[in-house]
Amino acid sequence: MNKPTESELEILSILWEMGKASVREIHDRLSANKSTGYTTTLKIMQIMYAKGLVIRDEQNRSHIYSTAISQKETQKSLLNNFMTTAFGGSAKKLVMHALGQGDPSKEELKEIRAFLDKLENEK
Amino acid sequence: MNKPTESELEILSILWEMGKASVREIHDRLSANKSTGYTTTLKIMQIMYAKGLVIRDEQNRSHIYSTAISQKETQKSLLNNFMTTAFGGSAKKLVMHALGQGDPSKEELKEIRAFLDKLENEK
DNA sequence: TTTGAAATACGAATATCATCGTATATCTTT
DNA sequence: AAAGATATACGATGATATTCGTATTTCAAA
Repeated sequence: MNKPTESELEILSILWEMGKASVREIHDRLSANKSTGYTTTLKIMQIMYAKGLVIRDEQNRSHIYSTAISQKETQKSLLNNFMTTAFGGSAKKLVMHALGQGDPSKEELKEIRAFLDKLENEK
Repeated sequence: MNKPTESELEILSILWEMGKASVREIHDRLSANKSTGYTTTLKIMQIMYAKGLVIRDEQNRSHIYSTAISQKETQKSLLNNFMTTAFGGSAKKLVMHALGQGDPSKEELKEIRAFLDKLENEK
């Protein structure tokens, strides 16, 4: 899979959440957190379009973008790469670090435990 | 913290494992997996030295390198960044993806469960 | 219809990384 | 001592990412 850059991933995340959006909408969301010019956002989205990371509806003057790749598949691919390069491929190490840091709620811990049970049964 | 690049991380990983090593040794390890020139490895390590990611002993002609940053702290920082950009900061999501993909052994699942217990008790 | 706002397209500057060739120094072997 | 092997230093190149300015088009309001 084509690995998105960090800037691209920021935009993809917003698109996954919103479903579809114009450059203006994306830019407004982005610039809430970081200072960046409108044409910068536009340019990145044009590049993403050229790469096939997003599709767009050109019916109206303001183009409407949506993602061309699934969030799940992308996260899977990114995670695989990350787990390999940063944690030598050890899921256990990564998971324990993440749990120790990410401060999950009791609810979430319960869900994770349920997931563990399921995994263990399959072994 | 200064975020290492992927190439730098590869070298850091080897150094964390070996403790200390010459450029030649690192290069031999690296080139087992991927095709790269000796001076490329050298150059990256020189840049890492300039950045303060590694230290080196220049006593002998062949310099001996070791890491200047802890594996734990680095992984923590990388993970934080990754969790934020790729999983919107959700430890739960990341953990469940990782468990689903990383194919942990029964032993490892047990350890994770023990860690979960500990976390839950602290809540 | 004219003017101004808002959108896209596109080129260019800048930064970062990775890669490698070459120059130079140092050690070893003959 | 000479020749060859092995190190480091360093500049240059190419690839990729990011950023932004400007030109052009399109729509809407005066």
